[in-house]
Amino acid sequence: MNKPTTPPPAANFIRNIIEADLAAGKHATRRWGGRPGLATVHAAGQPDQAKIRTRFPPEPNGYLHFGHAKSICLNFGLARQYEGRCHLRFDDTNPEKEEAEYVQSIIDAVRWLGFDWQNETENNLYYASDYFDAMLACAEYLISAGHAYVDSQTADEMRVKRGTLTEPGKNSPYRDRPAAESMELFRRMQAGEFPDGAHVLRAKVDMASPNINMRDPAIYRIRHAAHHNTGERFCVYPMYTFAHPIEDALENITHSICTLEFEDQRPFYDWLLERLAEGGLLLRPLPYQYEFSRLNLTYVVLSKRKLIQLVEEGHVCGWDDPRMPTLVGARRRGYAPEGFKLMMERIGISKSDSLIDYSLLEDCMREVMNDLDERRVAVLDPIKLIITNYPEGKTETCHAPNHPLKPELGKRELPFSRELWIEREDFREIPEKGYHRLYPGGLARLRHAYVARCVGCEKDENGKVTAVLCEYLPETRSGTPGADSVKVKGTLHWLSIAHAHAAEIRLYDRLFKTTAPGAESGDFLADLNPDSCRTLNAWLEPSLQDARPEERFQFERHGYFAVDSDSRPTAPVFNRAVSLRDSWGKSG
RNA sequence: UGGGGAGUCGCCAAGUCGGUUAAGGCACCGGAUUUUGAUUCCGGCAUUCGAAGGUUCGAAUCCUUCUUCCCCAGCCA
Repeated sequence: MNKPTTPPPAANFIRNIIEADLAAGKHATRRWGGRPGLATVHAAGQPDQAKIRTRFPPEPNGYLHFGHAKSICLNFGLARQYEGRCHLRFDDTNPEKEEAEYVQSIIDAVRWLGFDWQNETENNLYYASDYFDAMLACAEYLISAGHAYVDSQTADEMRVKRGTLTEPGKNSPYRDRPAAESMELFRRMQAGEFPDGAHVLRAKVDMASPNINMRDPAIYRIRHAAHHNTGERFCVYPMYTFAHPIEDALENITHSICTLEFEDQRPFYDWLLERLAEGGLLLRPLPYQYEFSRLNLTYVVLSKRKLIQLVEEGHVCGWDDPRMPTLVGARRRGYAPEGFKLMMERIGISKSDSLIDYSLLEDCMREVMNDLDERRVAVLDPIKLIITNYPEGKTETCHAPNHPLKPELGKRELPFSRELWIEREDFREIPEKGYHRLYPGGLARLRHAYVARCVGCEKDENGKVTAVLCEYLPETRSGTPGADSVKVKGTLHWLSIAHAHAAEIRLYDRLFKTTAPGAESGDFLADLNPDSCRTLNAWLEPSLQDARPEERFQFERHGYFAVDSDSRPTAPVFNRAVSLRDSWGKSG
């Protein structure tokens, strides 16, 4: 009845690597100093209780989106599966792009997805900026060992000398400057004696390398800017290529998992860590980087630039617009975190570029919500149904299970009376083939109540149907012996007009009308779907009166709906997260 | 044209130190159950692994050539 037990995680190349590493005891000798640190910290610590350590390292410069969810589920999921830990680390090495406001939203998003970075002994929430002192020590070691030098060329000069994809680069005239001179300059850079761009610290690797990332990459730049965490304390900041491997090493990360575009960075990652280990700054075994392909979804854009544009140009109402592929948007829309986890497990992890049908996400949402959500009744496109043989003024109480698959969740009361709201779609004056709802002469069940026979309808002067007329069959009341005495094919939901309350319902469609927005025209905005949001005035059952924001229900025969943050007790607002599957062609 | 990756069913994806009929999921198509045209259930669904050669008793798995797609020339991450 309930969800089958979750199948064992599917094999993927990262799990294979981890299992092989575990079997070989590759990381078994690691010591953990109780906090991130250089060799001395961990050497003084205990054997690491965590079998593996992974990390999710967002830069706090924007809101997390569905693509991040893949990485979060992967990294935290792996740690959970293999008795390890996953660190949440803010990769905040660029003071000009990062803001504290994003930090909290990222924390909220990861928690919302159901992951945690702390236990009794550890709280693995870190900031790369807390490692700046250690990074400076690493940089100075590199200078003293002849592995780095201060370059005084301009950015333009450096670019020219870097060569091209097919031509090797040329050495900087400063490349052989004595270590002592580089050290002095680097110290003065730190002391704030130079303006932005005057000098840069570079790793000394190989200007002729076919891998451009190895052509003496810049590892420290001067940036006189306030940092959200360290304030004015520093005016030199490490580059990603230098900082990231060190962050991993300081945190004792065993498997550093990132997306494919960083593959070319791996040689430098290894080069750097190897040198720092040689210098005694880091303990072995060192972390290793592995890359997987990022998430691509049809009908969606996931690039930060485009998401920003959607918000700033007002194409959506904000980062948490329910149509946005951001985690705050998903949350507001009513998507379930469990649905994301199911989706990520379902699509797997590999190195091949993929494009996932958006409907896969929707299916995952339906699957978890079907199990999770209580049922309620809402009439979205109402038309009046009059039960002509039912006494005026009479009301009786019907009982509807909160979850048909989970009787333990109990029932709620639905008042029944002579005048009801039903869906306009549930009546046809002239039924098409296969239609088994109400039409003159036809029978259908009013769910949880009675079977009704349609006897006609009322129309206004334009011929528009204003009310459907029925007679109910008293002996067919649900739960009584006669309930099944009359067999019908159609079952309708309904609401007593006198007892229903009004609500605003927002129905969402895809934000873009093409599977790959912008692919044809070059302008993704040209592919925006003008009808991606539709607002309805609907009727809800009484028990929905005190639903709170973020509460979610299945509106029977419609889909899954969540209370929007705009909702007020006097003016409720519901978002449709996703519709029910419909093999018959229901509209809307 | 340099380097790094990837091409297995409509969409994902196992499988790769060669070995009986190429996992699984989603979608799809049948059929059963159903007071949500939902859910659930049962059945079907790649003689074929980007292409062509080659090695072998035997290849998606090894070799050769070709081909398509993705990433890289920030003092961004």
